[in-house]
Amino acid sequence: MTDSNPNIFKTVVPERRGTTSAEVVIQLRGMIHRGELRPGDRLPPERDLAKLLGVSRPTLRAGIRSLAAVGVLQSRQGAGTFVVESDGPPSLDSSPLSLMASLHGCTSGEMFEARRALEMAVAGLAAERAKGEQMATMAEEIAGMYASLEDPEQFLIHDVRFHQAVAAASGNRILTALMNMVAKVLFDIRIKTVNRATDLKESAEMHRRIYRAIREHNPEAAREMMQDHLIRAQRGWELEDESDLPSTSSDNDANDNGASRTL
Amino acid sequence: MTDSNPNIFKTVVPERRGTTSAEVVIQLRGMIHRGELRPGDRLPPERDLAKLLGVSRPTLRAGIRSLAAVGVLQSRQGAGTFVVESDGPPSLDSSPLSLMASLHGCTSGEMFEARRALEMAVAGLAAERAKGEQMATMAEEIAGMYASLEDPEQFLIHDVRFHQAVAAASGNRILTALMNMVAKVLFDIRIKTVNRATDLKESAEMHRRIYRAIREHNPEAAREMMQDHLIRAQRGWELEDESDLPSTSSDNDANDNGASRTL
DNA sequence: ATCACGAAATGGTCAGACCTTCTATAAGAA
DNA sequence: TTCTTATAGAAGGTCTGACCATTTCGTGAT
Repeated sequence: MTDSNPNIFKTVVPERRGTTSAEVVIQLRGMIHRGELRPGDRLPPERDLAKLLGVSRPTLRAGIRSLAAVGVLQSRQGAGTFVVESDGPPSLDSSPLSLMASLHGCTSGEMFEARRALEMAVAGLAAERAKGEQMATMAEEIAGMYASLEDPEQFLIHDVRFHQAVAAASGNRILTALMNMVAKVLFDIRIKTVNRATDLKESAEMHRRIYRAIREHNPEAAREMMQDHLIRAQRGWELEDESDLPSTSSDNDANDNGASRTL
Repeated sequence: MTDSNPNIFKTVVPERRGTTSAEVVIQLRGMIHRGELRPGDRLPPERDLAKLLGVSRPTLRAGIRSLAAVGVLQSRQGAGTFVVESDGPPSLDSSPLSLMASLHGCTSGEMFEARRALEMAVAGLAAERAKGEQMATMAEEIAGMYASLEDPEQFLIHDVRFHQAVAAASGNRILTALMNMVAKVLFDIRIKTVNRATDLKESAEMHRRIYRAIREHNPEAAREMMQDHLIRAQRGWELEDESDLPSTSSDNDANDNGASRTL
């Protein structure tokens, strides 16, 4: 029985700062921050919880939905509502970032640059702190890359896992989550293009150079290798589709990046 | 009349991949990505939009609420539902990050480190790209700091605005948004503690050093100055409350940061 | 012409019902 | 006895309809 103790929820709506559903969100969020709701916990059924909190079921559902939208709760029809289980690295939903980029007309160049900044920071930290087991994981993924030089799809899997291994070795879950969020947005764009096989062998060797820098606990080198790798990856991606841009856009003067495709 | 053309919404639910409300989210999100919904636009009334999309009003409301939770839409009772207007820098809601940190037991040290990485990256870019007007804004905020050495509250305002000015000068709105998100989480924690006046004069001078490095287009120096500044700020914050930690926690071995207070 | 009032518009909440999906328990077969 | 299958309950998803709270804007009085 993983259900939380129902008496925790006795805190009915005391005052109304804003709307009632906003109050529900505040209540639930507070329970999580206070540790009364832990990952994997199942919330009481909506009908019961609504009574406990003193609100109607639609209002409670509105609050639950708000927290589900940001990836904190997860409702499964017929099963219940759960606090999201965190197996693996912590993660943030990428859709808010993606939507924000669309609303502001951000360019893919800015997104690439953000990823570069995060990955460089993470690589530097990993070079300072990586433990033996984490080193081994990275090395294994690189071996997997070399073994998949003829299979771009498989290569990509090892590529992604290597970067996650580096992030894990950094020991900073906040940066890891941010990095994955940005990477996910770029991945969702990239997946639309045909996966034209770029030079996988060169890519594998760049990854190996990153690994060696981390292995030798050389943060500066790790950052530099990571930067080289990502700049080259970006360039390769930009060359893949030069058929969409009708003319050179010139409304944004703050970026000297190559790609100015609006997201 | 800022209402969007209603015929855009004629795209009723064609197929059901998941739940109906999820389909609504997909529809609305697609309109934003495609630029059919622009910042500041008002959506049709819920009752009308529900008919247009072929769903009931509660279902539509569920979808709207999901997008409102991630800061894309905003509903005002009596007025309508609007696509969030983006005056000023693009921003992301910080509560998902805050909740994620709580769920995973992340430490404030990790959060500080993430901020440091982002601010350093931003400072480096600002040093490469800052234009004259942006330089002027930074300089003004520094002047404001020196003018508020006796008024910690006012000083803090200029402090925050200086960092935002640097971010704006970086020309990367993605990094700016991420930086602000992390900074907001830290600010919400810090606001709970008494704002014991640390050495404001020294702080102002560190900001001035950051500014000078940016002014001279010296990215390395800008990064280094920013790092110094933030490390010192973190240290000062940690010294402010040493009365809460009962004993030295030792369950997380991946961080050699000072503060290991769980968020 | 200006200001105050009120009606219409619009999102927020509630109630109750029904459907869809999942889970767990119990019955039946190997 | 053990494994498989069927069934009933539980839980979230959706719908209809109504009413409340707030905002907006037009109309009327001053």
